[in-house]
Amino acid sequence: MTHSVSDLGDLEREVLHLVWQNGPSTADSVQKALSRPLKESTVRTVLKRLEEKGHLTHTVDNRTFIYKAADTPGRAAARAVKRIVDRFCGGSVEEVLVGLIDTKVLDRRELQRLADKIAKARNADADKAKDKDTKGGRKS
Amino acid sequence: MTHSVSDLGDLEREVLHLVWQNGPSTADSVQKALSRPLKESTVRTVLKRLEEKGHLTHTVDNRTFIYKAADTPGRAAARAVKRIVDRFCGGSVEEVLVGLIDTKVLDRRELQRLADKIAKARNADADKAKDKDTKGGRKS
DNA sequence: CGCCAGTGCTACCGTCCGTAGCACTACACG
DNA sequence: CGTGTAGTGCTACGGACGGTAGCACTGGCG
Repeated sequence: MTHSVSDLGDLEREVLHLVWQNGPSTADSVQKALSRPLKESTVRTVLKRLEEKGHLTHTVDNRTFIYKAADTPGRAAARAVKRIVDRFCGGSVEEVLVGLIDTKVLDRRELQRLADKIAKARNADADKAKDKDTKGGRKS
Repeated sequence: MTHSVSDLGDLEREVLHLVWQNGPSTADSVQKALSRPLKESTVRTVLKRLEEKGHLTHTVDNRTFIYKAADTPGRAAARAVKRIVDRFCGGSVEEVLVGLIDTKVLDRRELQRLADKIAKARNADADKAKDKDTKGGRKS
């Protein structure tokens, strides 16, 4: 089963962040980037667990594992958010939205910005659809 | 530390849901409402743990514990969502929003509805402020 | 005074995470 | 061809947490 980022341990989260920030990483590079010194075997264990949980994938380059994020932070977070919404609000995004306002996480200013963002996103989305339609495929 | 609903176990979540749905509950009433038969001591342990985690509070009525939810589902979920946003998107709600669109959790129709909702919420919020200003206090 | 409801406290076991050691192997080098 | 080295696979252990529950204690009621 593919876990959600929201139930990762602290170290797992840090490692995942590093891969997100630094791009494709080896156990070695991750180890060096960590905030505290840990044995390489520890790092490799964590990387493997992250892969088991579906957050990383690896390819082998000349006998060395290269780990890449399976998803962008935004998408990963979105899945986690969806799980929460499903589990605690019966899938009602609105309820959470109200909660966000209620708990002062989002004030009216933020809301305005979000609304704008949403409008923009809708347009972008529409554009993208049209784009694809028009150009067929991109990349060279 | 006050935990987030997103790291509750399955049973804990079910119990919390029951309290949300049925209002103030006793260990006994929760036990009867559970999907599977569990000893009352089990139920009480879970209720106590939920209180320790800040999701429930209790009052004593004639020697009997009455548990109440410390928060609405929406607010609880909102806190959980906030934690995710903080931890995985550096607090950028937009990034999650994009993720939600990206992962098809929200399509354009939903977005439109949300945008409307937001507009309404903003108005309501403004109204409320004005209301309070005007009427001072409510309830009789 | 003894029974019953309801509580407090403790415990056991499985799983997850942080942490790591050790054995194994393919290739590079002499 | 033998050996060192980088990198992997496999196993483990201890602490925290969640599911599950037993048992001892206490305040009323009959």
